[in-house]
Amino acid sequence: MGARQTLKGQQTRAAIVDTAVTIASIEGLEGLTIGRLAAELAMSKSGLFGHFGSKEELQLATVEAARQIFIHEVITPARQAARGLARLWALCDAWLSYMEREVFPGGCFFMAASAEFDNRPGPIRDQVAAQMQEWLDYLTKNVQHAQSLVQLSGSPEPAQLAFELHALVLGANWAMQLYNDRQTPARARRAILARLHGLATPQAVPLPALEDYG
Amino acid sequence: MGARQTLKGQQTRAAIVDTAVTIASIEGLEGLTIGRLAAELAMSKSGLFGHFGSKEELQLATVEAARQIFIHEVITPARQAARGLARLWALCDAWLSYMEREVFPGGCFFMAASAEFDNRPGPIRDQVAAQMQEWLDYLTKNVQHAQSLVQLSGSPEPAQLAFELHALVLGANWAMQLYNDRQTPARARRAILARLHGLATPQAVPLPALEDYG
DNA sequence: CCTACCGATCGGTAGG
DNA sequence: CCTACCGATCGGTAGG
Repeated sequence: MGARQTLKGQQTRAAIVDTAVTIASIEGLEGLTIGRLAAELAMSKSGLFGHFGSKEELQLATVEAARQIFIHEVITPARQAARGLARLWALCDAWLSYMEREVFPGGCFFMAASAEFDNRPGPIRDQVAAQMQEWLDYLTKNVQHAQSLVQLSGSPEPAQLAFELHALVLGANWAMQLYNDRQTPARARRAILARLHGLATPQAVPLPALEDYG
Repeated sequence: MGARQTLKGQQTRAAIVDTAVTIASIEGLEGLTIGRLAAELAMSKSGLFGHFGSKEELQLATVEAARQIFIHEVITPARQAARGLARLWALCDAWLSYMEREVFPGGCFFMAASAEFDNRPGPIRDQVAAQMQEWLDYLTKNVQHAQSLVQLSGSPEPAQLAFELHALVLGANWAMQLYNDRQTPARARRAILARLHGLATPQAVPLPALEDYG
């Protein structure tokens, strides 16, 4: 009976965190209130609260759940592409696709969370910053790989190019959220392809043509 | 006596809005509470409240004050440069400089406000969106001008290039706020100059060299 | 511009 | 997992 209760507890907790991710992507991690979350799940506040012990723990669990979704929706599909330039493009494309598909209804969870917590020191900010740094490092690694395969010119430092690609996707997320402009992802793809085509060597694996995106 | 009271009222209101801008850039426009603002100014809540009539009016006044600061700190200095490519660069440079000088302690006021309100329909979101659109349009106009002066290739649409420059500065603001990395503005300047150098024609007015920020 | 208050909601607790 | 409650704080109001 103990194991069964534990299993049920885990299921309840998973259901809570699942709903929390959706609410937080729209209302923010602070706008995610225990009362609202309990109402959405038709439970009492204190019943829900008991699964976490503090609001901060709930927020941290929510960030971790969002991370798993990001890995599943962006990184895993992009890994199908060969390392180097092809995967670098696949990562940017998958990231934009995840925004287009509205995996989170409020846009990229991590961009919203980082804007919300960049001025609030503490574990949540640290967690969000670490996860975004991981993503930037992964982009950087793929730039390095593309350069070592002589698919890309070595001229911009890997971290510099990773920053630029990251910024262009942030810009797309910003415009999509603020203006609901569905053409924004195509604009970001053109910008990224223009930059990559400008740096690609003759040995480079084929990238989509700029004209494919309008 | 009536005129004098009005003048004093205006001064008080201006002092309130001035403090509100600073708080809002750190805590957000919702985190800006009337109680906290009143405490900061050593006034009563209701005395402060009377100047606006609602929290939303206070927030709108705060956005408008931030706009005036942005115009004064970014657009006015950049207007010293000649129209076209020189001014386009001056706008990006002044925007990054305003971030470096921490004109707002919480980073670019409008980036924070747009991330906070992009999922909250209403007058504040509309106001923030309109002001950012004005800025994008101004960047676009300067791209057009540079193209008509044959300083820049006509190949990317003006709005496309404006989007890219905007995204790179957003990316710099994001990294500066989340990581406190003071080298980020130089990274953004290199990215912007690389893009502009790639599109500049032989007739182009001199731009700073990439190596100046290396 | 103030004091004194309002109903609602927040995160969190006691006790079962 | 619940009911019933806590002190603090929110935006806003009454009355002066």
